[in-house]
Amino acid sequence: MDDVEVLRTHGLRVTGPRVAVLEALHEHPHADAETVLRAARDRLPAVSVQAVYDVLHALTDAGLVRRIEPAGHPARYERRIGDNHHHVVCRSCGAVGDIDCTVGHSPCLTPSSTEGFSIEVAEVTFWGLCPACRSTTAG
Amino acid sequence: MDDVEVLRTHGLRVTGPRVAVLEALHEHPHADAETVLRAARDRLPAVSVQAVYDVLHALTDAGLVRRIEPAGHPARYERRIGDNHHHVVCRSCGAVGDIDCTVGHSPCLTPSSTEGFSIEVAEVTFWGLCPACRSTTAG
DNA sequence: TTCGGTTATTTGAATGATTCCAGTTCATGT
DNA sequence: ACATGAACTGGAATCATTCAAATAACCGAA
Repeated sequence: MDDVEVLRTHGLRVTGPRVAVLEALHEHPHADAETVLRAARDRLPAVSVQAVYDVLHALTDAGLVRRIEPAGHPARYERRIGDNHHHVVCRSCGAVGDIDCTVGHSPCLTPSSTEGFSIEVAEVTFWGLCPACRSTTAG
Repeated sequence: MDDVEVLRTHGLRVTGPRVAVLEALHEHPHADAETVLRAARDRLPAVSVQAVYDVLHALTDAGLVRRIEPAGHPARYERRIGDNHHHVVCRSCGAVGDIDCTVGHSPCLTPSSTEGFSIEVAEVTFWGLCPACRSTTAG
C-alpha cells in the first residue's frame, strides 16, 4: 500500500503536501516539524510552513501518524503506530529512538490509584544520552 | 524542617521570592508558572515574573522541585520528589494527579533494547479525563 | 470533460510560555 | 558594618505553533 492509497483508506484527500509529508516521515522516522518541512520541500518546493503543520495535524487526527512531545523539545512525528512502543530521548541533543515494550501490556501501566481519572493511554519516555552524545560529553 | 531551612540545606540563599515560591507550591501541588506567580504574589506582591521563573529553575536544579511538562500544556512544578511516582494528566483541562508506582521499580521501566542510549530515568504519564471533565464532557 | 461544492493550502500576522539582557539590589561570610 | 557575588527587576526577544482570510486544488456528478 503506497502513500496515496494510505491516505484514501483513511478518508483523506490525496494532495501534494500530504504525500510529500508522508514520504518525508518515511525518510526521517522521528522528524520534527522543521525537518519534515525541509524534506517535504525536496519534493514539493512550494509547500508552506502552515501546510506542513496542517497536514501533520490531519494525519495525526486520522491516526496515521503519532505525535511525540518530549519535554523541552519541539514535537516530533512518526509513522510507526499501533504497536504501543516507547521512546528514548537524548537529554543532550534531543535524538529519539524507539523501544519495544516487550513486557507487553500492563505492568506499571495499570496504575493502582487513578485519583478518579478515567485512564485512556499510558506513555513511557526514557531519558538518557544517545551514543553520539555519550562519547562527546563524557568520553 | 521549614522552607527556610530547606533552602539552606540545599546550599541556596534564602530570599523572599524563594520562600514565597516554596509556599506557593505547597499550596498548589501541581501548579504551573502562572499559578505559582499568583500565589507567590499573595505573600510578596512585588515579585516579578522572571524572579519566579528563575527561582523555579534554581529549585529544580537543586533537586528541591520537580518539573513536569505534559505535552500541550505549560510546565508544572511539584515539591513531592524522590519517590518515583507518576502522573495522570487530564486530556481536557490539563489537571494533574499523582499516581504511586506500586509495582515499585523496573517492570516496563527496564527496556529491552536501549538502541545504544544510556538510560537514566523513565517517565510515565497517563492520559485520561479528570472527574470534573468526565461529568461535563460525557454525562 | 466540465462544473460545483467542499476541503486544503497559501500568505501574513499573532500568540503564549519562557528566556535573554543590562543594570540594580540584596543576602551572606568576615 | 563591608565587600562580593548571586539574585532580582523591567523590558524586550525568541521559538514553535496557531489563527484568519483569501485563493486554489481535489473529486464526484452531470
